[in-house]
Amino acid sequence: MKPTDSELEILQLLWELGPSTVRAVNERLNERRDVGYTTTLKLLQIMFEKGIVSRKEDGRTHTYTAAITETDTQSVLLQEFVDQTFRGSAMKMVMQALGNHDASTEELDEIKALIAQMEQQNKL
Amino acid sequence: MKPTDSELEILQLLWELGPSTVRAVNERLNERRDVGYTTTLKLLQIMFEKGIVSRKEDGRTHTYTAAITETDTQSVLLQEFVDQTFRGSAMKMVMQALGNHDASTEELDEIKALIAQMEQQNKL
DNA sequence: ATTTATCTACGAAATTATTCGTAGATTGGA
DNA sequence: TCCAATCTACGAATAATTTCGTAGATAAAT
Repeated sequence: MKPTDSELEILQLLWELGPSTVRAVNERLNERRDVGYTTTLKLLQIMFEKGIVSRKEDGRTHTYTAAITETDTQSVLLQEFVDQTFRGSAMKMVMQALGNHDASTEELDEIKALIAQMEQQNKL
Repeated sequence: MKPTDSELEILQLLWELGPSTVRAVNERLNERRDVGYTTTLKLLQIMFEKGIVSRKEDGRTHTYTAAITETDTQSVLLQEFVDQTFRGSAMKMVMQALGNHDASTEELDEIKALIAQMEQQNKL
């Protein structure tokens, strides 16, 4: 259910690229660091066994697709991260994230809109 | 510099309890799951070697203290987490965290205050 | 004073995650 | 056709982390 670091790195690429061959994934990985082809292959096979990705055969090659959504995964990882690192306080994390980050006016407006919406909900 | 999961779990206790003996830490860990005494001891020794904790001798026992602050650690881990999981977008993470979380009116006010403060800064 | 409990140090087993080599099959040229 | 390139499968080496057993020292208890 929870991808490892390497698995997450591959998922990011699959979410970005859409259905991809091992080669395509491996090439993208190699833009950042050296990774052997069979390493990427093995990872994708393991992820397939775990149900994290699906695959279909195109002739002799396989095309892999993420089987879990980016948002769902982020949600799971976020919950765990907040628990581990901020003792469960999402608020503390949000405050710190905002504090560390130079947000633009547009971004701040976006958050304000979300907050206004949540306040609406609180009233009900 | 970046603590492992087990190390972070222990750091959380040290931040909460302040300077503690191996036994004290181990007892707290065992409230959640079974951990052998020497396991906790070994972890603290490793953390000491890494400089993550300091220690002083009280007779034959050692008292351990976190050598890095909670906020600094959260900051480092947060940055990495955002990169790994949200492709570097702190804003996306904040939005998702707020969306998942049932924030109270007080909490929302707190964020609004922080945002107002940041908007002030943006003007300069 | 002798046994029992508790402490540190240390090495190494166990677990988990990552990496890659090799083999065998299949495709695509030369 | 035959050689080279490319693909999957698989086992196992490597690395990183976690766990614990054992030994030796010291303190506490009987």
